[in-house]
Amino acid sequence: MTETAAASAAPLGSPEAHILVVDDDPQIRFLVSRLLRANGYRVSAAANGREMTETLQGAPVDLIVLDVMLPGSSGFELCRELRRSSAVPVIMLTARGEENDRIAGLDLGADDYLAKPFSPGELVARINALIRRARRAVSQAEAAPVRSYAFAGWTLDIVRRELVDPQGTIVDLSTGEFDMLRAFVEAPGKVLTREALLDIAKNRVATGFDRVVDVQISRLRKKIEAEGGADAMIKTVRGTGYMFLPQVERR
Amino acid sequence: MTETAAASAAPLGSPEAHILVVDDDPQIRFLVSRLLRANGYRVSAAANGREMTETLQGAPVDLIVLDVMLPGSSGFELCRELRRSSAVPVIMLTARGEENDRIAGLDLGADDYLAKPFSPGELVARINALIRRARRAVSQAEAAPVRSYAFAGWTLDIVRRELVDPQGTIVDLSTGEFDMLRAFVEAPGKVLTREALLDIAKNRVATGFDRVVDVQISRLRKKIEAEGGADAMIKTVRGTGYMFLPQVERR
DNA sequence: GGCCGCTGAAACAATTTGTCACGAATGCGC
DNA sequence: GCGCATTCGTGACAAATTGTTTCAGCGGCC
Repeated sequence: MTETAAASAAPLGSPEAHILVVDDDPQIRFLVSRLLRANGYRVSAAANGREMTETLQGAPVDLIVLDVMLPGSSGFELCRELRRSSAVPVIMLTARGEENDRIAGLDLGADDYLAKPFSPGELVARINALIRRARRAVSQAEAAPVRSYAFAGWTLDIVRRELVDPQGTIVDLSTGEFDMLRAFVEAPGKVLTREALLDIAKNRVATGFDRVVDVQISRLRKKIEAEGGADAMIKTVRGTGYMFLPQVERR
Repeated sequence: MTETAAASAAPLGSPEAHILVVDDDPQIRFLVSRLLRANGYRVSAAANGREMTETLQGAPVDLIVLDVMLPGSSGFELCRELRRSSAVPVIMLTARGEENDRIAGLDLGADDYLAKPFSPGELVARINALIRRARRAVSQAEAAPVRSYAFAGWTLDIVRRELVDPQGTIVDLSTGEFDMLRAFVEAPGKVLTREALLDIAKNRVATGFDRVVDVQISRLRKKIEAEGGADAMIKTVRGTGYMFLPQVERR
């Protein structure tokens, strides 16, 4: 997977992931594909299980959008089969009517689901979140469990969930502040979108105009920049999000 | 490891774990050992690295309490060596004075640390928590990732962090309520002490007279028992804690 | 029956989180 | 450089959540 910048096209920072849309309804297939392409994804489409399998054999796929209602083997079936051989993230589109579907989706190994009709924004948001998670999982699998992070004289102690300043004093952080800082030290020098921060820190998908992140950042800054004086640890990247500047040592 | 009930002797529900105390100071060794025995643990003691290694070869050990200040190779050294060959949970006792120790302990793979002088209660609480975590880790390693739990018609959806009642309606749970319920469904039919619940749900060690758990349980009950009518899902075990009664299906 | 410790839950307090609004900063087009 | 349009930062407020205290009720025990 290439690490190209893909600036404008991929507003949410998931460059060139390949998504497979599986739906028998040509119209939905078309709409969803277009939506995802507009958001910087590479998209393939399949109308049924057979086509899906073919595509999977042809090219690596980063995520599958799967409709539960398919002729022949249902989406449920496909999902279960898939899971036997692969760990690709799957997001299911469930029919509105029966609430049962919502639950059933998860049973078979889907990673998330969305009830029709869904807002385009939400589909994109959830896809972004899943892809981020998948990438995070990969990078974590390699690494040994990290117990603390050190940066600019500070230490973030993951075990105790405590932040210690350069003088050795414990600085109280709320749960939210801790989680956000943790997201930062785990990805220093990378620009994190508000969406990503919300997803990583709160395990939550952004709901439109969420300014929560800004406020939380503001509070966090107040705590870590007041103390040390060495400010500008968290840099604002206009139009995108935030970035953690200090060099971080994992331990 | 046998699963005996071990009622009275192990008030905190960690039957017969074997703990190794490593400290060169005979008095501390004695005091700590006595403390732990009084709390239902089987205890061995060692005065230095050599004795530690010998004990480890002789019998399986569930947790090590390690003083940083040891003659010869320091506690830090020992801890690092240990980690090469073993995953035993280690809790370090760090000297009061230099705050730096607190941090340093984690660097070398300790799972928790405690600054001297410490309260007996806190040492016991942290040991209990670590042992619980270790056991949990083992049982989880075997199982496939669970995405939802079903019980008495209800579903707890781990992915979305949602609770769905038998009618398919989503019941709003606060973070704390969700975490607590999750702790329950992950250990149905087992008595969970308040301490354990706090540890599992909040990742936090009990601080003396914590009635938070009771209150949280009370609120949780209100939500899940009001709706369904089928009450008594959470049984109070007088003098110990709480137990989740329904049969739970993992998916 | 009376006593004592434990639990349930209401009431209250503290903390945390989220929303809004407005001024400041930034980038852009001209 | 200037003005305009966005995007941010943050104080102030509101809502939600969490934690503490208190007290009544219950159960077991003598």
